[in-house]
Formats: sequence, C-alpha cells, structure tokens
Amino acid sequence: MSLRIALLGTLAHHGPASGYELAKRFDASVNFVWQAKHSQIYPELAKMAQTGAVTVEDAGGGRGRKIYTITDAGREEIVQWVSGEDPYRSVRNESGLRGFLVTLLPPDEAAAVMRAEEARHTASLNGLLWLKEDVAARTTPGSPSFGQYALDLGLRTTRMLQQWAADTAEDLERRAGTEHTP
Amino acid sequence: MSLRIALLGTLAHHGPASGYELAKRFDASVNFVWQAKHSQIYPELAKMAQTGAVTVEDAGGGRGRKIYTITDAGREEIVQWVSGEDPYRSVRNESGLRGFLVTLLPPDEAAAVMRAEEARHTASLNGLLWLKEDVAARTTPGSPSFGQYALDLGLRTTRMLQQWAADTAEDLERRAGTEHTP
DNA sequence: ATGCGCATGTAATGTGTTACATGATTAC
DNA sequence: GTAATCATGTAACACATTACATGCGCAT
Repeated sequence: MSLRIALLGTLAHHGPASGYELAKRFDASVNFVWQAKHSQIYPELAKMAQTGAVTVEDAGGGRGRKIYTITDAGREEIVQWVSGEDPYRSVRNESGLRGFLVTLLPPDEAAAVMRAEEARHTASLNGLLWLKEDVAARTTPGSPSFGQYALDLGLRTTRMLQQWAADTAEDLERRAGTEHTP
Repeated sequence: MSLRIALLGTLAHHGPASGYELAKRFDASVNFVWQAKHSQIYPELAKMAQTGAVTVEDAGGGRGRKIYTITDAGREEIVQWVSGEDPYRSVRNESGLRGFLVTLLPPDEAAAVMRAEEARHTASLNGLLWLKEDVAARTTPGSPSFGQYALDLGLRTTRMLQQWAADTAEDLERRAGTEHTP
C-alpha cells in the first residue's frame, strides 16, 4: 500500500512521468523515507492503471515509453491514506540496527564502525543540502513548494544520525582509551 | 538477513530466551529500528537452530516451550555483519512518508494530521524515557550496558520526529490563517 | 466454565530484491 | 562501432503480514 501511495504522491507533486523518471524521482526525494526498485515500480504502475488511480498514454523514446498521470480517484486515495487513523507505522532503519549491535564488538573496532557511519551520513547530508539549494532556486518564495516538509525531515534525520554516530564513536573511543587491555 | 541479525543481537544482549519472550523483547527494544511479528520470528529461530547459530533446549510451560541460546558461530555472524562494508542501508519510515504527502491536503486538515503525529511521538517518547529509567535502575554505572547507544538513538529519533511534526503543524497553521479562502 | 495471558506454530497472501532479458537513442 | 544512458519488463526468490489453528495454566 505504502509504495502505491508514495508513487501517487510523487505523481501529484511533480506531475506526469514515465516509470523510469518516476524511479529516478523516487531515488532523489522519497528515498530517505521509502525505497523501491524499478522492478517493483513498473508492475505497481500497471496495477494502478487498471484500478483507475492513474491514466497511461504512450509516448516515443526508448522501447515504448509510457507516461502516467494521476487521476482524481488517485488523489482521493492519497487523502484517505494520509488522514487515515491507522496507528501502525512501519519502520526499518538498518543504520540504527548497527547501533544496537555495535556494543558487541571490542570498543576500538566499534568506534571505527561508527566513524564510517558518520562519514556516510555526512555524505548524504551534503547531497540533501545540494538538493535543497536546487529546489529553492527553482521555487517561487512563499509558495506551497513541493516536498518542503519532507526535505526538512530528511535534513533533520540525517543530521541527527550523523551527530549520534559521532557522539557514539567518541564515547567508544574514550572507552577504548581507558580500557585495561586484558 | 537483518531479522536474523537482530534476533541474534537480542539473544547476545539479554541472554537465552523462548520465541515468545524474544518477540516481546523485540517489541520493547529494537522496535524503533526494526519490527517483526511472531509468525516471522518462529520460523527464523528454527532456521538458525539448523544452521547452528543458536541451540535449542526444551523447557516446560505452555505447549512445549523452547529456549534458544546463541552460539559462538552466531556471535561471529553478528560481528561479520556489523563490520561488513555493504553500503546499502534499507530505510522505511511511514511517519516520514506522511510528511511527504501532507501538503496535498488543505492546510488546516494537514495541520490536524501533523498535530496527531506529534501526539503519537510524544507518547512513544514517554515510553522510551520510562524504559531508560528502568534500564538505568538495573544497570551498574560505567558498565558497557546493553543497547545504551540504541536507546539513545531511539530517544533522539523520537524527539526529532516530534519536533518536526510540531514545527510543520505550526507552519501549516500559519498558512491556514493567512490564507485567502477561495 | 469462561476468558485471559502464555506459548507455538502453519497457510495464504502480499511486498520487496536480485537477476535476467531486451531494445532504442545519443555521444564519442 | 561501441559504450553509456534511456527505457521497460519478467521470473525466481526472499522477506513480511494477516489470518487461522491449537493447547496449557490460572484466575474469577
């Protein structure tokens, strides 16, 4: 369900697109909250076309390129989902899982793992900051602006993760230093 | 793979447990980074017993209760995974996805959705703070302390999400106020 | 005896990943 | 001509959720 909604949202925000374009947009925006490969996106688009959430039209380019456009029914689906009262929130955070397990390594090795995570987060933070400038440059100030809140969330999440990795690494390094090597 | 590792990690941190206990521990700790239902946990434990990552022993209670214990091979699997160089980090954040889509609602409705999210995060933050006190009370100060970094990550994540929901709601409310109703 | 919490599992279905397969257009 | 990028799809497999099914022990 969530993938379907995420795709509809992307179509609603940025307008009609081909499956390929959609996959790239996905990578460049929703990516830090939801991920999907093209092999999952294509069948989902076909399914949505059948149920009337999107319309398809054939276009040139590549091997039979298709453009998908969201319908009113599709928009209605988004509204229903967003304002829905389902209390369950699915969560998956592989970086966080590492944090759970890192204490099982000796402090010095654990610290190295966390420094690597920190570097990874720094890199994606730079990517997001670049994206933000890019979006700001193309947006009229004061307008609703696509994915503004989501981008903000992405920045906050990445900064938090980076900071956590750095603090954890520091703590582990301190421990490794004061350790009585057995 | 990640579920397997998360289960092994839970066994390594808290010691031997039955599938049922493990499922509850999972809910109470790893929950905010990884989720799993008992129907996924039981078969995975059976599989791990076959490959020698854990050992099983039968115990009383219920309908044939079984206790699982991590082996050295299981610990080695964790170490390999944590220090592994796989750059892919799977992410799934349904709360975040809502943030992406909320701008598709009229500002006042969107604000209400975000206020509801904020309340949800406040509730889970309280749960984590309670958990933290509970853990602190049972842990010797200065010791490595199980899942310390992960709990810290949980607190930071939840606080960040709560703050983001509040800020977003505020912004949306401001917009709803200054709006020229069409 | 009725319901609740402990306890374990399976079956059907849905979602997601990896690998395979194909072909057009553009730049060098 | 050949490599990269655009472009779409399927098949096999792995992972996850929902629903079904069972049974013990304890409290009311």
